[in-house]
Amino acid sequence: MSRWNPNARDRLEQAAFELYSERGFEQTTVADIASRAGLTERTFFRHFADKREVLFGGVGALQELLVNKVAEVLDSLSPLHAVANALEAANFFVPERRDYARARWRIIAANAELQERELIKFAWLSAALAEVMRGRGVPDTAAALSADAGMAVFKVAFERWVDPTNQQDFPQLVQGKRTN
Amino acid sequence: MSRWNPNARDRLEQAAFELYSERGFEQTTVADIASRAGLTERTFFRHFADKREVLFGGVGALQELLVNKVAEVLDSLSPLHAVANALEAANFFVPERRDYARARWRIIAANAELQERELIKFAWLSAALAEVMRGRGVPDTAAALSADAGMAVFKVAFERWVDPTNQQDFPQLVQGKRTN
DNA sequence: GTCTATAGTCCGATAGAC
DNA sequence: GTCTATCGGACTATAGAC
Repeated sequence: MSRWNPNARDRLEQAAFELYSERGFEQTTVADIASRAGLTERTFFRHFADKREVLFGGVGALQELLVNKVAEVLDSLSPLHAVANALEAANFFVPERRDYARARWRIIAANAELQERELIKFAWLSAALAEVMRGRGVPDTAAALSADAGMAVFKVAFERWVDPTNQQDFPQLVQGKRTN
Repeated sequence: MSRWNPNARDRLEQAAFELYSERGFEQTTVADIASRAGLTERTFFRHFADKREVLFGGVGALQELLVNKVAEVLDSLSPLHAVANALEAANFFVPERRDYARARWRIIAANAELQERELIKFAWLSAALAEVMRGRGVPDTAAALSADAGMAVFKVAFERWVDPTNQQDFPQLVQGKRTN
């Protein structure tokens, strides 16, 4: 029996997600989040650098997946195809996560500050992809442009994937397949 | 003779730019800026939505230039070439602005919050380019991807253009020409 | 032009785990 | 004893409200 309930970080994450969904990001204070998680403001900031960061824990995992996958297939594919292949193979945007992804998407779409954070996370992800390609001999410009092009495709595919009317899975959307 | 010195906005902009250059963005308070411009904090926030925005006035002008140019050449060129052509023809990144652009670049490169703002400005610019292309019959996906690809090329070209060792002009860099 | 809420930082205290 | 996670309170700056 410990003094604190376990998983403070997870509780904060969930409380924040719920509150951002219920009343929006701006209408939620850090004190609200901490209070719902049974903690204090101070503890929130020990776990997350700021009020936005609590929504972006998953991007790091996605980045790791994509970087590894690109490294794996780069020898046999062109830079651009390696990135496309990584997006198709990453098994991150699976049906079970679609509801969560959509809810998160709505929170972010409703707030410019959150969009800014999303954009810089993807800029870092792009930089990480370019970096791994450069490390394997792809010239600077080709690496940067392939990574950015991959991110552009990703954005289009992701928006379609979370669309309520969508019936296709994420890899199909990356390939640009159409049902109609 | 008016009651206030004129050009409050310009003076704030210049004071902010100087202070951000001298001691960095974080180390500068809005009070510092207002004081150097001979104004009050309140006046700063009447002219700029936040402390970052004072650095991004020029992006709107660039956006207008590019959107008009794309609209102009879209009938005779593919979406991707129309964007590339607009970047080359825009006459925005001229030699006279290089020192200013470089100083501004350094300020932004030193601070993550400013990078976030820069990224969202370019995301909006990309959206505006996609929008004008869609309005002229380019399909959604092609419009979005061409605009994003154009922005990716822009970023590479711009970084090279502000590089102290660079000797090429901006249109050449967009075309990917090399001197060595 | 003043007044206030909130974000985010800093320092120190405390209570348990080991 | 050390280490780690939490809490409390004071503090500054941004930004918005009145």
